[in-house]
Amino acid sequence: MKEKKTTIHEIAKALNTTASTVSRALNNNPRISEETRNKVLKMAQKLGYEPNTMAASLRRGHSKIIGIIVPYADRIFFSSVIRGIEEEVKKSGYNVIICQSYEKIENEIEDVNALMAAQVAGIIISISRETNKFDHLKKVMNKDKPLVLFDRTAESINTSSVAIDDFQGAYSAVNHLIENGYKQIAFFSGNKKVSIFRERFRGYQAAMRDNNLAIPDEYIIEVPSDVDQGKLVTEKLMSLPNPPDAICSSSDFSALGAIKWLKENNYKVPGDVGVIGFGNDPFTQYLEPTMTSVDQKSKDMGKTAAQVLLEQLEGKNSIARKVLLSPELMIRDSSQKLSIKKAAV
Amino acid sequence: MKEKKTTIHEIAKALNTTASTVSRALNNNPRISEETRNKVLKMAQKLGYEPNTMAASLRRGHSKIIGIIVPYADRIFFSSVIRGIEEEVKKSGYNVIICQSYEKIENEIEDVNALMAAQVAGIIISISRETNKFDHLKKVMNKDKPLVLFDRTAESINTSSVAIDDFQGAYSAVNHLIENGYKQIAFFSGNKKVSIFRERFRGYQAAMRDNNLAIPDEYIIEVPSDVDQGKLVTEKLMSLPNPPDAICSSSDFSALGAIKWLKENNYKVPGDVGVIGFGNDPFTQYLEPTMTSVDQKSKDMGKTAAQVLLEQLEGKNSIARKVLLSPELMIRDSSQKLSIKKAAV
DNA sequence: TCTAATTGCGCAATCGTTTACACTTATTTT
DNA sequence: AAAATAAGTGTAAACGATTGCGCAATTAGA
Repeated sequence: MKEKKTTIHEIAKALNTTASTVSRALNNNPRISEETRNKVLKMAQKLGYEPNTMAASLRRGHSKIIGIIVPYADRIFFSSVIRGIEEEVKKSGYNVIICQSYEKIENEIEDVNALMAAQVAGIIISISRETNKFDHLKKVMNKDKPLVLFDRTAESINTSSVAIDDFQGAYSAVNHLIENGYKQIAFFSGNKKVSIFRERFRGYQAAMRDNNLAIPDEYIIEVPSDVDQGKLVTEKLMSLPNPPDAICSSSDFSALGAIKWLKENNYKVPGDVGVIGFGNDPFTQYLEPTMTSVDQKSKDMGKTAAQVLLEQLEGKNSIARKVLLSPELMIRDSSQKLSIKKAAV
Repeated sequence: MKEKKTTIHEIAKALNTTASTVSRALNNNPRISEETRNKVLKMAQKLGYEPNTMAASLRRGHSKIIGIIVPYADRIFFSSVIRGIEEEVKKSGYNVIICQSYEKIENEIEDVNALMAAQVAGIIISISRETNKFDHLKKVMNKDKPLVLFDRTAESINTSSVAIDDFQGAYSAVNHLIENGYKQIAFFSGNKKVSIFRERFRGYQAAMRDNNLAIPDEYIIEVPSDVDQGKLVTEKLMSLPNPPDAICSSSDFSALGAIKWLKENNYKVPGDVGVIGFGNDPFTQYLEPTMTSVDQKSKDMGKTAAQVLLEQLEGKNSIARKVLLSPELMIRDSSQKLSIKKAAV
């Protein structure tokens, strides 16, 4: 049953010419006459020719495959970026190969090696939370393979990156809360060792400062992106002598925890307490109240990362580009106006 | 800056032997002495050798890459299956390459060709909604490449497949509603041309029949997996002279639409109307009420599909296996008991 | 002690393409 | 009309690893 594959040699033989001519015809080499090209194309069609990309890659020194490394492929943010990348690179005839680091640097290093061994044309990566050494990434650059970081970037390595302006995201979120009358705004931060969380925190600070609002130390909480953890810290926050009237979170999940705890304890959201999340996970729009959240432009991010990589691949540009995308505040219900009664106090 | 790559030839030269010995040592060929093997391993390490998988693949005739084709890579079900596959095949040294069909058969065909050209070792695919011809898949089989379908399978092609028992999923969902006192159960179906939706419908029918419950024709509605569409058809259903007291949906999204419409129109869910979704999307647990839904075991499905493929790859088994996984009914609030008042009527 | 089997390794072909180089013709240039 | 340029193909050497075949040296068999 197994069909034998046709190679360029058989096409050549059938046409009484040589493999090189066929190869050139197939690759649109300008030094081939239209006539020959057409004959080759027709014969290739007829013989059901399908190129062996392995052979081509071996010869060229790299494949038409882009490697992607993400912490988890099934998190909506990452899968959405992946989709964006795939859509973009496909236009140029590339495919994507996915690796997951599970937030472990060892896996990340292994993945990089595997991708290099597979002769990928370039790598797009969102580094793991743990990643604090960058030798594996430098190795990629030393081999002259384009490397693009996204979302979680690193200053200590001089390569292209695409991220959203996390500072601005948090800034506009906090600003929006303030416009709606909230003044005592607490902040749920992620792990501040990670740059995106530092940036969001800075955005929060700046917005508060620009509006002449105080930031009590107790209002800043580092909390994992998790519903139950969000509940827990909300309870602590609200039992403060001077509880906040709003929460700006670095994560949709901890924000959800906050909303849940608040509702269970008879706070009105919004009204008594305003809440904003970060990430714009799809579930935010199904909640009650629907949750205001900062959209991270995941698909755009993937698309842009792909474009930057392709640019580099095609040699148009070899200097590192740092692209910052603008996040979009998705205003929904959870952040609407502070209730009059409270506002009057 | 560009490092030169070390090949087995350089290792051979350094050890004053030949590439074939090095190759064999590296591949654990039994005909190499322990001593030689160790020397080779050490030297490979020292020279920073990294195998060129392209070359190996070219020679072997296939790569250590598994192709995956899904409609959309960023839908939680598919991304979760992908994650399962990746985790499993990685253990055997394989990588995965992702293609998206966007539910179009033309894309699917193109993807198959691209994967074949990339000499993937095998293909795992969930076919598009449109796919009604299978020549592209037969081509894969004719080239002796293992092929595994998942979730959306096809009877007309004799290859391995992994899916959940959709019949059982719907059956147990309906049964659970009946146990909770609901009797007038409507069914939201997907497109009945797709086998999984036919199966779910059959499960619903069987459960109703086994409990001697009537199925009015108006209770069966074909509705896309979409919140607004779910709202729309719910409105129609509830304005029937004899409206249902429960809805079993083939999709979480249309079920969500139902819940939304019902709440907006002052029906209690559960109580007045019970609702069950299908898919167990993460958002179901964040709703109010939390939504009962049938879990599709997506990660298991990926894992199993990978195992079936690997089995075939390693030649242990060349006959087609059809695996049916058991879905799990995730019982939450939306399907709890019919209220007494209504039940008394 | 002599043959037979086993072990360990080298030789060289091979996988299917790409591409630098050389070689014809045909076309311009001067 | 001779010389220079261009256009279109062919030759053959890569790319880096795998593997059937064969040869030598060692061990076992008898």
